Amino acid sequence: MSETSTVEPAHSAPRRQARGTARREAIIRATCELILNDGPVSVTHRAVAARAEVPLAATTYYFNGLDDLIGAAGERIAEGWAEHARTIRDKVNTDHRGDMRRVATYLVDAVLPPGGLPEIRGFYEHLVSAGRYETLSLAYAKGRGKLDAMIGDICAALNVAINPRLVVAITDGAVVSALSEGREAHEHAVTLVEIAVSSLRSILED
Amino acid sequence: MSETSTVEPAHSAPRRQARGTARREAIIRATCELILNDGPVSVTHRAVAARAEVPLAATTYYFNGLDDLIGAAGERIAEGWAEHARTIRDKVNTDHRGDMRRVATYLVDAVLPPGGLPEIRGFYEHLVSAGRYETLSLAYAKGRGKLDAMIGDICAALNVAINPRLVVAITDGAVVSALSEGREAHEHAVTLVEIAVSSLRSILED
DNA sequence: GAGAGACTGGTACGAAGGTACCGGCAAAAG
DNA sequence: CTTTTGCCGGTACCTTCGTACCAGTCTCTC
Repeated sequence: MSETSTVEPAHSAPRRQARGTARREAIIRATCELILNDGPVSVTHRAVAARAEVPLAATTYYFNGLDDLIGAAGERIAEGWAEHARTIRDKVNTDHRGDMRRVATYLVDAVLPPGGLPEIRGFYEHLVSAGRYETLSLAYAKGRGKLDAMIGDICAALNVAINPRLVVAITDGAVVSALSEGREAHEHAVTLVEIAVSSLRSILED
Repeated sequence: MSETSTVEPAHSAPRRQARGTARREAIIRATCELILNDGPVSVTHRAVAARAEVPLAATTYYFNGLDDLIGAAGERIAEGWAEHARTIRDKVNTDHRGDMRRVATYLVDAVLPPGGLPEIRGFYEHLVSAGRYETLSLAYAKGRGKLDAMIGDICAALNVAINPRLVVAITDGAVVSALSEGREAHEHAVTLVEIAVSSLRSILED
């Protein structure tokens, strides 16, 4: 009833949860993979079940419909954002401070999910579709807060004074352009971020 | 065979095209409306036919499947971009040159489709999905060229030296963020563009 | 003014998907 | 060991969709 997301066993004490938890986890993971590989449209009970190697009914047993499932996958994805950005932050070499192309690459790498075109396309399709799911937008708003903070850290390390939200916006926008025009997304994003960062840099250095 | 898009009558001389052309037009228009209102997922033969007030079979008679139909609608949408930006350009009041908020609003208005959240969301869903349709990305690449030129004009009129592609990227990115986090898209885009424009402005004025 | 060929539109079919159902079974409780 | 409790998983139902079909209609052309 008030249980927003999962169909937990009605009783509170764990009884035979080990396998159930693993399954739930496998289903979420499979959903994330599907979203990133083939886009949100490809998320169907059957496809998820097949990928997670669980019977069809398991998807309806653990989640209240597709929306619930997509919401759970979205939370998982959003949690990964800051984590991914952190690994980039920890890799930042401050010797690169002067190399604007390198700086832009750090920033874009922190924002974009790892992987090739299919992952990026699926990711953005999902991102945009979040506007249709209340649960998703809440999860993403939370994830974005942490991501922005991490981007801020990277900017500070690289001695670049630019609004983190602006960095993310430029990257996102570049990807949207690239996807809609069939360009290479990562490359295009780096180019635009470099333009922006270089312009701002010249202010700061004066 | 080599006919890429339409199922034109096989002969070249027009015979009884009047109504047929009108129907074809109505179908494309209905498809555009559906995309903008409910997203690309909602584009089905039946939905299009109902909206265009033509029988179901008309959609398959005039178009070779859904991809063809979506491609045609995409071209129509892309054509509208530059046209819309031109109307904004013609409205630009150069007295506003100093007001960065106003400048940002001009630019965002030129990039964003008119209409509220549903239109913007549908538009961006469609934009991102273009990566999956060859026809679409070609049409959009062409449309973007004209749009960028128009944005360049507006920047010149407003005395702002910023890369048009950067303006579009920031706007697009802001919309993606807004959609994924449930924020107000237009407002958010204006804010970010204003930040960018203000920063660059200070360079130029020195 | 007939014939041919383009258009019309109602209908049907196979595929795919969301969801519900229900007999079976394994683990926990006694 | 037995019972109970809740998970498991195969299957079926209903809807929606893409697409094809085809008899009928209308308008050019000759």
